[in-house]
Amino acid sequence: VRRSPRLSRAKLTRSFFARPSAVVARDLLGRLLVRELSDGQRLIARIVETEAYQEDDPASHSFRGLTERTRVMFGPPGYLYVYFIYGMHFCMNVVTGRDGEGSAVLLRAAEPLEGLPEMIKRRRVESPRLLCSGPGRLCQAMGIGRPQNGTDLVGGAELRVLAGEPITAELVRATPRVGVIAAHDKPWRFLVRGNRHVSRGPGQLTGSPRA
DNA sequence: TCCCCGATTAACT
DNA sequence: GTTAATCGGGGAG
Repeated sequence: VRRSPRLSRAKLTRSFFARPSAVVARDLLGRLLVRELSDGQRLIARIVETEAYQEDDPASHSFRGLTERTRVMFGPPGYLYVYFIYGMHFCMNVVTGRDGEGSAVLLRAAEPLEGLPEMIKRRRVESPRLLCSGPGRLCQAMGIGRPQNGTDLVGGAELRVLAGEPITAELVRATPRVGVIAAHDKPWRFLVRGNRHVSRGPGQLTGSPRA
């Protein structure tokens, strides 16, 4: 990242992810997701929206216990759990907590910083605000799919998370999670207040990619 | 085996 | 605000 010198390029450690999912979700805001494509290109996006999921949580894939699909989610922290949804989209999660515990953080939106042309090509949309503003969009823009399920974000090469710049408390907003039907869902969706790259909210474009 | 529906997105009226 | 697209996970039978 050539831009702001305040953005730390230090890599997050295993212990960063070995904490409760809600803590990690909040702390991931402002961090940098780095994707090294097989052709040598590098894509970077700043995380601006996350959601926490844990084992005793009916909305979590891990709620019904370990299955073939959720195996990674029950494994050690710092690995990527990718799942396929609605027959056409992928969503990526960072595994959290202790090994054997089924908790993770869904990465819902990010602000594109580097590799925009490649993201535009993959998304077939030009507006920067439509590149990574949603879990499915983020995966498509960053080239995340089944092959990336189970990859190591701490010691791996194709995906890393850098320290970037943490978000101060005043700029963090917590809301109920998106798509969780429970009437009183816990405020486990975290976003950067006022950021225009979140998946929903004031000013966020929805619908037509031609916008 | 069958069947329902989802941690979504884009294109409608 | 509403809905089609599209498919696999996992509970029910």
